[in-house]
Amino acid sequence: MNEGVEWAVHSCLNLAWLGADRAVPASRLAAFYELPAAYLNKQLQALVRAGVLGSVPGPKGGFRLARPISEITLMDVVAAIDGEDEAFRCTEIRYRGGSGGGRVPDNPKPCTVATAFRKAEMAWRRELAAQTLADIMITVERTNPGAPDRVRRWFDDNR
Amino acid sequence: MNEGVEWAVHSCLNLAWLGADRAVPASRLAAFYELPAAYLNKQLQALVRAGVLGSVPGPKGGFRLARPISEITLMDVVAAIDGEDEAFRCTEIRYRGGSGGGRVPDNPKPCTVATAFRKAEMAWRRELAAQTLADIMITVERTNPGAPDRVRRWFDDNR
DNA sequence: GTTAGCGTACTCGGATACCGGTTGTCCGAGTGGCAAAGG
DNA sequence: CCTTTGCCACTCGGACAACCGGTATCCGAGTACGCTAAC
Repeated sequence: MNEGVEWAVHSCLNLAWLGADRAVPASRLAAFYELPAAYLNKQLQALVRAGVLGSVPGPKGGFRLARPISEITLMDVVAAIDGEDEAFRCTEIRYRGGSGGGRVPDNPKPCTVATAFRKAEMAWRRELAAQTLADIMITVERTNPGAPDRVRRWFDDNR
Repeated sequence: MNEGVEWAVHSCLNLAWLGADRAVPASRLAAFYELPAAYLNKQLQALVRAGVLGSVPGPKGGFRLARPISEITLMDVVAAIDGEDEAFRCTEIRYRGGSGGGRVPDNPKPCTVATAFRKAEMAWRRELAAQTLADIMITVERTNPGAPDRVRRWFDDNR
């Protein structure tokens, strides 16, 4: 999986703690974790294209959440950055070579192997779609109560 | 996911239909699907290292199933070829930069983000581990009854 | 006719190149804010 | 003092390079079979 997914999730959480109306430039979000700013910017652009974030150009600009944090799932973030296509892609080798004689039958049945992998991947997607960033926020605030304030203070000091 | 996983699963099914005691060289398995023989050989080697297949050197040699097909899961094949490590790897960026001051606390709590992704990945692995190659074989034999005989005939003719 | 020895052909196994994609960087278009000048 | 105007600094956005892992290939070690030749 793309490494940018991790950065994106953490950055979205920070944006949530800083308030949904406040635009934060990519350079600040990157500095908070010592990440390459230009590359994080690239990932955030993908989130904008997916409708997860909104962007404001110019001075005092930056990125902000495009919708409530409770309506953003991990699946949304993964799909935006890592792409929509599934991990196992069936190339239909069963119709190549000696097996099918290189000819696809008239009413092709779905590939059983692909179906088996699809079932597993659907379970993965379902779990990702079931967890919102709000869920993660709540868990963090319970296990590490000081974190949100520390984030706010850092971004206020380095405004 | 590695493309060799697809090749490996189909090849294991063919080995099962040809009989567990018959060793088939990689070149024959590859020719059946018009795959690059040397590269498929590499994947089969990984299955041997994982204990899924056994190999016989020399003439009349080749690969064979190392254990009953009902005891080989999709998870085994994926782990052998694609590796054991999980897709989302947490790099602990929460301890870098402004957040934790670059210092890891004494009793570090598990990263909530990583836990969330791990939960989804565990669901994926569970589904893969729940499906054996025997299950897939049975489904294929029901939806495409002629396939096993066609496989046996082709491999017998091109022995 | 039998048997020991040798050569050959075939297999796996690992070491070695090649290439597409993720990772990383850079510069241009656009915009808001500030300062200075004029009324 | 207030308004207008021009400049500047800062932002996103997409185009451009670099590195790495998957993809693909090749050659060497080892073994079983078959042929030959000697007994």
